[in-house]
This record gives sequence, C-alpha cells and structure tokens, in this order.
Amino acid sequence: MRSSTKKVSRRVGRPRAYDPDAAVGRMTEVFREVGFARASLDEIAQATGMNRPSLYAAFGDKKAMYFRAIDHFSAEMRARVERALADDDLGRSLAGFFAAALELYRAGGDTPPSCLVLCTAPAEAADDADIRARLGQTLAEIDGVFVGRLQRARAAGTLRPDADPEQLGLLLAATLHSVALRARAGQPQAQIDALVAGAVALVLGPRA
Amino acid sequence: MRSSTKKVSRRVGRPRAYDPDAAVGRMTEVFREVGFARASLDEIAQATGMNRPSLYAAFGDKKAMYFRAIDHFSAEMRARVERALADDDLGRSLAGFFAAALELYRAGGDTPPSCLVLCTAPAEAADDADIRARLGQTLAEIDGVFVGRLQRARAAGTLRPDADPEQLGLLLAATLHSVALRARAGQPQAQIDALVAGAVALVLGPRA
DNA sequence: CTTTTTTTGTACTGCTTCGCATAAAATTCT
DNA sequence: AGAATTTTATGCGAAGCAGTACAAAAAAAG
Repeated sequence: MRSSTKKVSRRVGRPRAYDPDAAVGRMTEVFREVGFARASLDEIAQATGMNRPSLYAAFGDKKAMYFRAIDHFSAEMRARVERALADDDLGRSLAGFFAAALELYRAGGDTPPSCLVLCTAPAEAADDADIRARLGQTLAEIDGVFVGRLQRARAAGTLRPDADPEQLGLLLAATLHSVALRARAGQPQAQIDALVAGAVALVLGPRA
Repeated sequence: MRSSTKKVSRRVGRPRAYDPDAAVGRMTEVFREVGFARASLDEIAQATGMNRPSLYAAFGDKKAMYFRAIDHFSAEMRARVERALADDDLGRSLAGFFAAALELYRAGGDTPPSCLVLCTAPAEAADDADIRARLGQTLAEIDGVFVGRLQRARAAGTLRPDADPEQLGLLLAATLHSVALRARAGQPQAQIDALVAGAVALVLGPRA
C-alpha cells in the first residue's frame, strides 16, 4: 500500500481533516470532565473539531466513544506508572506510583479531573452492565498491579517478613481509589499526600 | 394548630396525596441507581407517585432534590453505623461499621446501588461546584468519623501504642471509599470482606 | 476529463428534558 | 352556599439530545 515515492500514498477519497489520536485525547478530556451521561455529542464534536457524522464514522456510537476514552486514559495511566513500578526500592516504587498517578489526575483543568474510570463510571454502573463490567476490570487491574508488585518484593526479599502481599496490595488499591475521589473533590495536595505517605509507611513497616 | 378533637386539624386546601418522607426515600433510590444527570423528573415522578409540579412545590428544582436525597442517604448511613461506633471493642466496632455500611450499600436492588454520594457525586463534581463541595464534606465527615473513633480508642487505652490515629483513620476512610466502588462494580461479598478484614487487622496490629 | 471513493458539512428526525401555566379538584372557613 | 386556599392533573414551550440522510467537497485512479 505504501509507495516508494516521496509522497505518502493515499487511498482515494477526501483526506481526513482530523488526527484520530488527537481526537481521542480531546474526547477523553470531555468525558473525564463531565462524565458519560452529561457529555453531549455537540460538546465532543466541538472539542475534537469534528462533525457528528465524522465522530460516528470514526468511533461508533456514544458508548463506544466512552470506551475508547477509557482505553486511552488507562493506557496513559499505565505508561505513567510503569517506571515507578520497575523501581527495585519498594518505598520509592510505591511513592513514585502515587506521585505519577496524582500528576495525571491533576492534569487537564483548574479543578482536578482525576480518574476517568473511578470518578465517572460508577454513576453509570448500576444501570449499564457493560460499564459496570469495565469498572470491575479496572478495579481488578489495580488490585493486580499492587498485589503483583508486593509479591515481587516478597520474592526479592525486600518485603518485611510479616507482611501479607494480598492484604497490603488491596489496601494500596483502596488508597488509590480514595486518592482519585479526593482529587476530584478538590482536596488539597498536602491532605492527599498524607494519606499516601501513611499507606506507604504501613507497607514498609517500622524503620529498622 | 393541633386540636384536641379526634380528627387532625388541617389548613384549608386540597389534602396532599403523598407522604413527604416516603417520597424522599423513593427519590433517593432513583438518584442512587442512575445518578444525577441520568435521573429524569419523569422517573422521579413515577417513583414517588407525584406529578412534576408537586415535586417542584415540595422539593424545589432537580438539584435541590438531589441534595435532599444526599441528606436522606447520609442520615440513613449515620443511623446504621451509630451502634457500631459506640462499641467499646475496637475490632468489633470497626468490623460492625463496615458490615452496617455494606448492608446499606447492598440494599435496594439486584445490583448493589452502593453509596449515593461516593458513586454518583464524583461524576458531577468537576463541573458543578456545589456538588463538588458536598462531596468534599462527605469525604471530610468520613475522615472525621474514623479518626475520631481511633482517638477515642487512644484515650481509652485500647489502641496499640505505636498506632497513629490520623494515619490509620485516613486508611479506614480509604477502605470505605474502596468498598463503595467495589460494591457498585458488583464485586463478590467475599472479596470486599477480605479488604475490610485486612484493614481492620492492620489497625488492631499483631495479636498479643 | 470522468469515475469512484471517502470525508465533510448541513440539516433533519423523532424523541426527551426541565420548568412552568392553568384549570379543576378537594378541603376549611365564614 | 360561596369564598379562599392548597394541591392535583394535564398540557405546554423552549431547548437539548443521539443518531441519520444526503449533497457537496476532495482526493486517487484510469
């Protein structure tokens, strides 16, 4: 399909006036700010610079757009915490994880939009089985990340001997859920940092 | 105003066809199930058996109804956990608190509607300063309840000496936030119970 | 240049929504 | 019995909504 000429080979037809990745990013910000029910197609069209028929052609219906935004946000979250998770120092790893998450939660507005999934999906979840399942997957993924990180620390001998990776992993996940809600409510950074510091300290245990 | 006759004295005018308390309860269930943006006045009218002008006359506009529902739900929550909080045994007190909260979160539907505030207010919070403030108040109240309970345990000498009431109180609050989201996502009871048991065990510390 | 294909741009459709207007109904008071 | 008051019942108005129809525009291919 791609030719060797200096111009990129194109299929016939009028060229697109939008960049799909940029459009998804902007759509994500709308959903993150106002949630699924409140977000209108006009609003998304305006944010992306696309007309509504183009939105439907590119992404499907409104719910498909919402799921696309969730995928985008989740990938962004994974990318941001990846480096922290790879840190061998457990305390630094966990603190880095939460710092990276908070950075993402605070990016994008005067009031922190926080987490797209944890702050907007629950409102839809009781009534929409698809969204409820997607929320469940995100919760399970977060559990898995923390429990997995602590099990790695156990295998490397860097987790204190009396600590249970499952128990502490769930508590770290709960901490992230709480951080998301607090950020959305506009709690001051220092207050959220205190919660995070307390949770990490508990995992590490008393200083030897 | 109340006469001594066997009939209750009434002001002039057609009698109300609804019971305000029952109506608030039903309105609360609608908002809890579908959230603020998704709840329509028709739906609330149907659930309460009232016509829309009666709704407006009795409760004000849609947002005032939502806040009324939040007040109602919060009062219900306080009533349900009151007894557990008064228990002098700290472990039993905390376990009882979460059991009572979960009972309320699971009451009312096939899929657990969970917490009205923690599951529906965040979706509106970034865009509506009033709802954001109300969410912040609820988060602060939950913090205060747990920190206060642990400070009481400290004063009574029933909290282990190396425990910090503030730190652990925030973690218990985070646990409640997490419980609400998990219940809303339909997580199995056993999974949520594991999180709660782990948090309570951490607060109590190792068994002597 | 014409044909084909894809995308854009505008308008439309068939609802739904919130809040209000107003007449009728139901009560008490005189 | 009539007047005053409160509530109910029905319908309205203006705006908004998600999804679609279709003509025009913009490109490649022959």
